[in-house]
Amino acid sequence: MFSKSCKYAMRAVLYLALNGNEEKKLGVKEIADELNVPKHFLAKLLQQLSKNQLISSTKGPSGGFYLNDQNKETSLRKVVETIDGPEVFNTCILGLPVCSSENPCPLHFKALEYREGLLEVVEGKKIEELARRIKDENLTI
Amino acid sequence: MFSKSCKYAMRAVLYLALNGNEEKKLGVKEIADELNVPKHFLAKLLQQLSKNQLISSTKGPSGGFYLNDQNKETSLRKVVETIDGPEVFNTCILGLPVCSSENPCPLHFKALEYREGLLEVVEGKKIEELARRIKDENLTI
DNA sequence: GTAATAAAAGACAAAAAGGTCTTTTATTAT
DNA sequence: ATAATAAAAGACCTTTTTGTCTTTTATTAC
Ligand code: FES
Ligand code: FES
Repeated sequence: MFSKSCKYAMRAVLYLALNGNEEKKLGVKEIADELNVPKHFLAKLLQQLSKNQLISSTKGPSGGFYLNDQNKETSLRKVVETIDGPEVFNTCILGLPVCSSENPCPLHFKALEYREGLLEVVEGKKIEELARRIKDENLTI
Repeated sequence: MFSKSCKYAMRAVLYLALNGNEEKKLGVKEIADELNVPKHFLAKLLQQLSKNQLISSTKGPSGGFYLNDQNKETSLRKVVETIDGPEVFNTCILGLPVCSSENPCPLHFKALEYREGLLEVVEGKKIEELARRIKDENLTI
């Protein structure tokens, strides 16, 4: 479904929400180690998210990545859209050049429904709320 | 969602259902040209499907690919599973090494629902039925 | 202002996916 | 039998994705 990059990015954002805050910024090393993800590769993803203001960062000693209040309000959907591009949610499931109800493929209408489901998966909750649930229900990231 | 290979394969199977039959076998060239898909690349996909008995083929003059009665009964799900592997339907959406309700990721339960939706998209109808709908409703493949 | 720190940036390398071309094998029509 | 045909098989190339390593830039603590 989503690219590996995208999955790494989503998990990293959740890790930030769970383990860091404006006072306790986290370095790439920690995040990468904890999530078992290639460090330098993750670094680039975080830079990309940072550039797109989905996460925040500061350089230098005691610097690192963190989520500011605005960042916590975003959904994983935005993460997906920044890393994999917004088209992941509206390309034809059969690979036709355009997906439209005017010129639909045989799976189009069913696919629309399923897409709703997928959107809800990544858009249903804010990062903040997800983090709370992860804590409360002891989930894995 | 699905790989390019997989999309090519699904469309090719539908094309076979629509335009060919045991008496009128179709060559790779025709299919590739009509679907705008790289010919030799498609050839390999068709071979793979053939080997897995999702489609049928014969060599030599007036040979080609076609669907026998059994083939028409299958669903696109089998095509997907042959080309992309069965795991596309049960890997963790966050990329965790295992997806299970015992050790779920934060998106797991929502993801299960969406997966149902996806399965229905590719499993809801037999090839045969899909072909009929494509004809009746003048859909694009 | 200097040294240490950590992100940003960029150059490369490896692996996987996607794509092309050629040779071999089976089939069939003559 | 022979020639023509079309799938099967396999060698090879290209692009994209994933991953590594090094250098630069900004920040902060001293
Ligand atoms: S046209 Fe294929 S999913 Fe919309
Ligand atoms: S554990 Fe992540 S989707 Fe099941």
